[in-house]
Amino acid sequence: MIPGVNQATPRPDAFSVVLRHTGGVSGIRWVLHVDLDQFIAAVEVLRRPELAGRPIIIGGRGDPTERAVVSTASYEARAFGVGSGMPLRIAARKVPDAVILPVDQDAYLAASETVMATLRERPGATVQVLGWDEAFVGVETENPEAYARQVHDAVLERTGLHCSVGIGDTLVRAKVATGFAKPAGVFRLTADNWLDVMGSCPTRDLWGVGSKVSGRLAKLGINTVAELAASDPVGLVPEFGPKMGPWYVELGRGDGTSVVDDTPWVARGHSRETTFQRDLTDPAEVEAAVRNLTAQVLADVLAEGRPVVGLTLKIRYSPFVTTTRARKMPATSDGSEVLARALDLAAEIEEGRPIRLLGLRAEMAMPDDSRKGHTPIRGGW
DNA sequence: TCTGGGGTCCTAGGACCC
DNA sequence: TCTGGGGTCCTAGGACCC
Repeated sequence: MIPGVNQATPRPDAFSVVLRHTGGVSGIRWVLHVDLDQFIAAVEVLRRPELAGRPIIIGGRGDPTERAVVSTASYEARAFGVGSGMPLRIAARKVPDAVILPVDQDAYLAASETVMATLRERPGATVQVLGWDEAFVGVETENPEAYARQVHDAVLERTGLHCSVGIGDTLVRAKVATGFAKPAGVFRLTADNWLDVMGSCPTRDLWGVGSKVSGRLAKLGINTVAELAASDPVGLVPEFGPKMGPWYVELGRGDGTSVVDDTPWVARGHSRETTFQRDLTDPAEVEAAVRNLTAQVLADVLAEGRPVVGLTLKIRYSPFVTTTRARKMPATSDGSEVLARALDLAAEIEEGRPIRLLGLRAEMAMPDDSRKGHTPIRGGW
């Protein structure tokens, strides 16, 4: 979806190196997290200035009668309770006079590339891109707030877009700090004020803790960030496993790596997913859809010049349930087996059960599974 | 007849992020 | 109210091997 951009999610392996840069002669090493404000909506306003100040909702093909969800809403629309992930139909009902626009990935990618180029031009900056609209910037400076404001001003001058900047002594603290910086501001979170600021917040506010994990933590009597930070890492192993248990305690403390890694991102795999405007129940329709998706994702994978080593079919039923079917491919596969295997998997779908959405994922072999900063694919995939 | 321990690989499923 | 499409990584459990 976003070529060359790491769709990052915090995970133990990515953060397991605990390093604290203690600084050189010219200053202390800081992590800045730069996050564009209402990025997609702001890009749309740039090319249609007359929309400024109006409630804007971007999602799907811009048609609120179709099955689709909100990608981004402007602050004016958010005031009505509209947010990302909400069905477009519902969002349109909440804001009757909203401007509803289709997603234009090419435009957002182009804006994103200009933003990232601007960040890389900042003196001394190491840039780790996290998505279309955010990046970590590592820098050595005595005045991180001044540097952050220079970043904001440079991005604004070059692109017309505002950003917020979180400052931290770890990646996690910088990322969380940005939430307090919005809009268009700067906020610093370090080991010194982390618990003062975050201690009483629910664990759900942490980057990497969602509704499921916060619920399981609550069952263990852990409701706040301070309680998580004070927990025994080993004590969470029975509930969350040997990696995730200790990792959640580290998150609660805001600890982890301070190293901003600008290693170019290499995709582990590719997938295609599509939403049907009406439920499919006919096996022939399912087969046609599988053939279609397979052709698309295969083209993506083979364009990388690497072999297909795995195939996953995601099936979403109505009411909303997701199941997966997976097959390993020979390491030498050039993709010729993919369609046959995808159809095998599709045949396992219970006939007559309505299918709401359908996705295909193809995994690729890694050229070098010891690449710096990245985790080898598990289980030989 | 009853019964190891350790390791890897694979599948299925889950959780989270942008 | 009814849920996108692109990603990453972890875990449990069974199969299999020595």
